[in-house]
Amino acid sequence: MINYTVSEENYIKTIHRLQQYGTVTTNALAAELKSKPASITAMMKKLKAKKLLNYQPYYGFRLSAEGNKVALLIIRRHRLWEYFLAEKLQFSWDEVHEVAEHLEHVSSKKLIDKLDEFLGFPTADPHGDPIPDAQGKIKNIQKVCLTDLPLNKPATVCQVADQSPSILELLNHNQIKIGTRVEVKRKFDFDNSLEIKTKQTAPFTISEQLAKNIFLNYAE
Amino acid sequence: MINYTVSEENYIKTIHRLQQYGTVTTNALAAELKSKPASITAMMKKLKAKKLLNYQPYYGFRLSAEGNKVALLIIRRHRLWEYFLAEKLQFSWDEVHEVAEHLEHVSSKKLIDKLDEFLGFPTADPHGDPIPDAQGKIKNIQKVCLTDLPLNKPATVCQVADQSPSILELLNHNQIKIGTRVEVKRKFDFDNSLEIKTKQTAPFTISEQLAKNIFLNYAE
DNA sequence: TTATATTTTTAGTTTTACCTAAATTTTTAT
DNA sequence: ATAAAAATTTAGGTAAAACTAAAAATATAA
Repeated sequence: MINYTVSEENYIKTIHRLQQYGTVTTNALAAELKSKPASITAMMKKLKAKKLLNYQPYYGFRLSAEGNKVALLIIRRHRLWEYFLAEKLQFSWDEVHEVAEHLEHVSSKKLIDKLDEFLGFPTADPHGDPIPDAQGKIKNIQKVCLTDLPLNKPATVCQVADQSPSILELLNHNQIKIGTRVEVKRKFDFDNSLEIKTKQTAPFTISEQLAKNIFLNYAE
Repeated sequence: MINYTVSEENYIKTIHRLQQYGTVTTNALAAELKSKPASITAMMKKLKAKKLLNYQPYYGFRLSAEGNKVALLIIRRHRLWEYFLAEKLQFSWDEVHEVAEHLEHVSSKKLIDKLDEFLGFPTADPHGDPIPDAQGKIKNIQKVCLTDLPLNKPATVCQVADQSPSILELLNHNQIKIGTRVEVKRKFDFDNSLEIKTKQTAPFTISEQLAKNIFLNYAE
């Protein structure tokens, strides 16, 4: 893969994120990148010339197939570094992003693939977002109930069905909230209770009734 | 500390290296940075304005006290990343430099101090060069005989006193050469033989006679 | 010591990535 | 349908960091 400037990479990454909600407009990109519309137009011409972007003046833009490939490799670098910072250097989840913003632009393929191996090929970053593999492929993210989560496969809490004060009290007591990474360590047939573990806690047991109300994003 | 551009950091680092042999000249710096003399003069004006450099037009340059402090922190980042690449990601010693050249410009202090801790506060990089601490202090490097090296303190082979074919045969057999990192694991009083270990080998024993001929750079 | 060679600096360009202000195109609202 | 508003692009400018070519200062050698 060709190398791109830090600036180009930041544009590609941001377009990739915004285009999930439709075509991206000049103003939207300018706001997101804290830049000015005129600067956006200039860069769009450059990215179009490099075949990374489909774009007609006065209409929105979308990344080309090649542009998407580049975006996914940048996202891969970003999320692997986030995982490294949280898992190995004990950064808290809200500190990892800013540092990863800089590390992601170091573009040695060998570095990233070795880092991936060193980290044990993680499938999601500390925020629960999926990490693309070396080919830029992202595993399917599916929403599963905690009762259906395979053993020893970490997943991220994304929804709680029942919102009553009593369940929230219990979740709070167990330090479980939206975004928490959870792993099921054991299943007990007697009452279908589950032994689970989060990063902050030692393993503990929860009832089937509670587990039925917790849904998670799980990277297949 | 203020942040500097990648270009400024590369100049500072290179001046720091060259000034060990006296004042640095425009041509020497241009050759080292694969740049042109006119470009050097322009950057020297900038670094002087930022109080990092002492410099009179038409005479050589030296870093100011502040400039040296900055240089040592850049070197610290570079060497910690080299250590990380070799030790954790299994890069060979000749591959680490190029990647570290890029990683060294990510200037989060917290990142570097946490990395240092994660690596166990190493005192030398894979080439045996000393790693400055968080204050920019470098431990004294002293040349010691392998017989005098403290237990479990890695050091780098820098000299072999006897150069006869027979000793070289033995060193070759044990995969020891200039630049090899060696650690003494045990000392046996009976015959003063030493159990040592290198990165490539399991622990093995060598005679006092051989040890007496091996000298190492040891970071106190 | 004076002429020549070397080194260094100045002057003027280029490229990248940003900016402001003005012009143009598209959208929206009466 | 057309005027006003909003969005986008063009035109022209700035700063950083490189370059070439020419001028100036220093070093060296006859």
